[in-house]
Formats: sequence, C-alpha cells, structure tokens
Amino acid sequence: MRLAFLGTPDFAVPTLEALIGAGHEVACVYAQPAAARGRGQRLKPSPVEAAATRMGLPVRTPRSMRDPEAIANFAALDLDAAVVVAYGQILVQGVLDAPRLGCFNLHGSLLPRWRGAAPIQRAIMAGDAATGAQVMRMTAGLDEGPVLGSVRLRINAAETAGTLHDRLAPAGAALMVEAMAKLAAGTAIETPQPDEGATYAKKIRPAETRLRWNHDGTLVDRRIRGLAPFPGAWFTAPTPKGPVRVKALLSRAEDAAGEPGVLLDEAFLVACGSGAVRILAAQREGRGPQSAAEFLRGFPLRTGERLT
RNA sequence: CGCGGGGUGGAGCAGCCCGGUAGCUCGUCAGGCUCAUAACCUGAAGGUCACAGGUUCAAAUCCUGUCCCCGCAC
Repeated sequence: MRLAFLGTPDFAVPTLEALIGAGHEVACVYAQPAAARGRGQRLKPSPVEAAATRMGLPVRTPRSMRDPEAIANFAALDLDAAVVVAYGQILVQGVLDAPRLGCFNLHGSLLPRWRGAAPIQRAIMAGDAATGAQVMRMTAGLDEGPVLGSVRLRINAAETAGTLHDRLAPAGAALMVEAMAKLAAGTAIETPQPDEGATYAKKIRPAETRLRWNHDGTLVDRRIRGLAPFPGAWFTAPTPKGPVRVKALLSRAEDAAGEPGVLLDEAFLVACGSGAVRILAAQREGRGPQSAAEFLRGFPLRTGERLT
C-alpha cells in the first residue's frame, strides 16, 4: 500500500522499519521538528526523522499539522492509508479523512484503558497485571476509534517503563504490519471500544517524580518502576556536603517496617509508610546508571540513615 | 558559546577549597578457617592520579590550554 508514516520517538521506529520490511511504499515520513536535545542542547533530529533519513525516505517536519498548507500537502500524497505512532500532535479531521482508507494508530495499552499520553508508565504505576498494544482507526476523539488488532503482554514484577516500552514497540510493529495486510485485503475487522473501563493516561507531571517515603511500599515500588528510566523517580540522600539527588531505577517491594525513609539494612532497603522498598538500581546526579551494589560501593548508606 | 557533574590500580568512589607518605568499598591472586544464606581471617599483586604546558623546594591538589565521558527541557 501507499502509506504515510507519522511518528517521532524511539517507540515509533520499529513500526516504520516493519512497514518498509513488509514491502509497503512509504511515500513520506512525518516527524516533529528537530529540537534542542542531548548534551550541548544542539538541534538534533528525532529518532523517527533519523531513521527515515537513514532509509532514504522523504521526511517532513511541519511545526503544525493543522496548518492548511500542511494538510493540503498531506492530501496531495494520494495515500491508501496513514500510520501514526506517537507522533505528538493531534490530527484534525481534514488530515484523518485524506487517505483513502483512513489513518491508523498504534497505541501502547489495551483500550479503552489508558487513552492518552503516557499509557506505558501509567499501567505500571497503577499496578496493572497486563497491558498491551493495539491498532485502531483514528477518529476525532482521543484514542477512541475502533480496534483492528491487539496484543497482550504480562507486566512482570521487575518491569520498568523502559523494559515494557522495549517489548511493546516491536510487538506493536508486528501488529501494525498485520493490520495493514488485512486492510489491504479487505478482511480487517474493526471492533468498537467498550465504553466500560475507559481511563486516561495523563502526562507525567514533574511533581509526581518526587518519591514520598510515607506512601505504601507497593506504591513507591510501582512509581519507581513506572517512571524508570525516564523521567525517573527521585529522592535525596545525605552527604557531608549536603543532600544529593538520586534517581531510583529499579526496585522491589518487601515486607519490613520502620520509619519512612530510613535505611533498614546495608543493601538499600528503605522503610515506607507501610512495608518497604529495596532499591536495586540507582543513578546519582551527573552520573550514569548503576546497580545497587555498584552504587553503594561508592556511596555507602548505613542502616539507620534517612533518605528524603 | 544553554546548565551542571566527572576522568585517581580491574569496578565503584574519597582525597582537591587549606600543595608535602596513594586512602575506602569491592574484585583478583595466595594461604588459613569451615558452612557465617552478598561468609570470615591473614597476606599479596596491581596506579606516569586523562593529556600538555605553567607556578613551586615540592602538584592528584593551584593556574592555563586540549581531549574524552556522564546527566538535565521524553
């Protein structure tokens, strides 16, 4: 089929590659404009733009897809369908209606649960036992379109947003290829989303990334894993020179009790409001990620010390 | 010229402000002990303190320049 691909971050790249691999003609790739990022905050193309360039595909990075000129250019591509994966812009009806068969979105949850911006993080933070990826037909409502295909993944106890992201992206890519094949063959089945169970995955607010040790240990653990590795749940640890910010990257809830924030052993077991959390990986400001053992070698935390 | 942190035996760090004996935790090796659920004891090897200049009787430490790395506006 003749397609356009709209996506921006890493999550979208496997789907673009899979569509090319499946022999589809990608007439044009759309991505958010290059932004200042990384060290030096130099202008750097998004992962999707970089991948498209590497594959020799034409790329457009309009500041706004609502712009009449951008819509006209999109319509002029004369597409069979458009595939959208984490593009980062709401598409207006004029865009959705342009391709002959419509626009199709890959979403990282089992809809109607976790519609919106941060489904992967929210699923872990909520303690969901499973989540998944789905392909849906895009409609005016946010993530409300009928579903063409679905894959379910268990969320295990050591799952982080990062590991889940990395499992979901390729699974979703395969799902999208399958959906496009059925669409081309005219055998796609579109199942409306149930009204029951709809929730919204709101963007992560900076205030949510600060750990609260007086919360339940289970919740602290979920928050750590749901926000790892980005943007990261953090706390501060005492040093002779003052508190240092530490990002928790992996944890496990354990049965133990103590005053919230206090170290219960020499292996990073921290008491919470109820229960406790063992930090398994962490990262100091200005440094790279480390396992708890590595971290503690250079940053000993003794039993009884208090984290904030 | 966005901001900040850093380069010290194999790993992770301290020491730098206030120049003067290379330190800590771990790993490795040798020996001892024998079951301590991240074992314990003794001993050993292993470092031009990123690089280049400068200041000084003396530089990991102060000054200048260079290279490299990491984090942050997902």
